[in-house]
Amino acid sequence: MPDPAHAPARHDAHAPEIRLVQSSSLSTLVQREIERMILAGDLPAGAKLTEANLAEQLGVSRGPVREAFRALEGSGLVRIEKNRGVFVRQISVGEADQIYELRAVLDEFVGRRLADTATPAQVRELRQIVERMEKATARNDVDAYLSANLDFHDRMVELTGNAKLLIVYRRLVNELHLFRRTTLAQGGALPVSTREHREIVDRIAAGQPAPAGRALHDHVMASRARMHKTYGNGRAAAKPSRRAPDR
Amino acid sequence: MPDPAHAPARHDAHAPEIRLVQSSSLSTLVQREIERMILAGDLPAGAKLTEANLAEQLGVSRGPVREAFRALEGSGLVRIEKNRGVFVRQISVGEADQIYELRAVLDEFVGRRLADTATPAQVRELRQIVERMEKATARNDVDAYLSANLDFHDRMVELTGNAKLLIVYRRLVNELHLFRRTTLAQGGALPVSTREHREIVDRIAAGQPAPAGRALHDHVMASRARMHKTYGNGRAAAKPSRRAPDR
DNA sequence: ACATTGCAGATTGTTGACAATCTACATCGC
DNA sequence: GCGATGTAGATTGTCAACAATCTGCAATGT
Repeated sequence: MPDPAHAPARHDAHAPEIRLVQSSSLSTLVQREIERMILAGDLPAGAKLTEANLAEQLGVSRGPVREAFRALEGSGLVRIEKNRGVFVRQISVGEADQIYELRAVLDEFVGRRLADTATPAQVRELRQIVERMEKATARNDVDAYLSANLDFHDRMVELTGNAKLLIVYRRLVNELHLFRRTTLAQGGALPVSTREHREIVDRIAAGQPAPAGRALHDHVMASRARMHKTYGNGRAAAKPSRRAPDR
Repeated sequence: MPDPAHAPARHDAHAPEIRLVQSSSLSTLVQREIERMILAGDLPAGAKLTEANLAEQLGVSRGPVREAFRALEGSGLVRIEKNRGVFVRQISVGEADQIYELRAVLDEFVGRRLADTATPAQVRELRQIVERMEKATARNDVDAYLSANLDFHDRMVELTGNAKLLIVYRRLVNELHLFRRTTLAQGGALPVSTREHREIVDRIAAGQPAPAGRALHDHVMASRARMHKTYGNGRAAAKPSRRAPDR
């Protein structure tokens, strides 16, 4: 057994690199990079991803790129058509509607749970994020606002302690990103949305599960309504579930 | 445009094959086959999947198998360790607990929604599945019961018309399959569970959203409780969310 | 006897080449 | 001029070979 007193600092210093090399195959790296490009908007929705191009651009062979494509298809970011290529997925209004519906259900649970379990320190942390939102709103800095908004919801889900929920939630949020660049930016809805966030934290801090859940549910549904107001015919798309699906 | 009167029958007869060849690359086929083997229990949880073995066994090269692995990792059925191999995932009690919690939330939504939207024909269909369960219970045919149980819940989610919810739900159910062969089989809980199913359908048929949702929620939580009773220390695993997760 | 080191076999990661398929354009016939 | 047909280029699907890494066992030294 090596003496830990001899060179512990070096060991600890290099541990992250070791972990990095151990965990990341080229496929994983490529996957993350493409994911970043898609979510950042570098690769617009519907764009075609050509294996050879990406491979050359990233300095790897086609194999890892293909594997990354398979993984990305699983997370819903790309669509693969055999012998035709892979494309950045396009989310229709109807699909976005379904995702919002799902998010509302999950977020309601998050609110109820946090109202029961959140510690004062956690509430304080959430309030700080809301303050970031308020400052961004005052400056009319949409990017900063969106970033804080993402952090707020992601952090809340994280605080529930349900790792599986976090995975599912993030996937949904990612897919929602594919919907034409954030419906929120339009319409000056920032002040309204910010107020909703503050109320959510208040309910959680007060330890009121049902109101906290309701506030979060309604908050998501308000985003959904904004989307329907901005695009498309609200009614038809808002209730696609009325049609009985076949087996 | 070709005249559809000339050879429509042949065209229609071969259309499925054409679709099959068009949609399915080897990767997809391999993926589905491995998924089937895992869910059927041919590949036990924790088993190591060797690329070369599977490739030879399925008569393909290693490439498609590797791609299938990436996709399967995304759906949570396998775990990939770099330079070590891929393994059928093992679900811990804690993880199963989180999945049950999530399922309860989703199923509650399903119940509420169906109580609002289900047509008489759909209710009839659900009742038929419940009858299958009752017959299986009478014969003490566990396999038939589990199959009907799966159909029941899957069909209900399908009837909500939310395709995204269906995808998420199926993924969760699949992962739950990885948990040591179905906790339900033990303990003679079949009659209890069957009664719960009948009540769920009754609430839906009566158009009572809140009770229907509650019945489904409690039904899932009862399964979760059975799991905790069968395995492990109920308390510690039942409330993993009390511990504040770090960022 | 025990731990450490080195080696051989097996397995995974990556690459480049070949075959099959698709897309777009040019050519041909009407 | 317009549509159909054929062909060339590009792109994807699959495969087999090479390099890197890991695992288990044997040899070695203390």
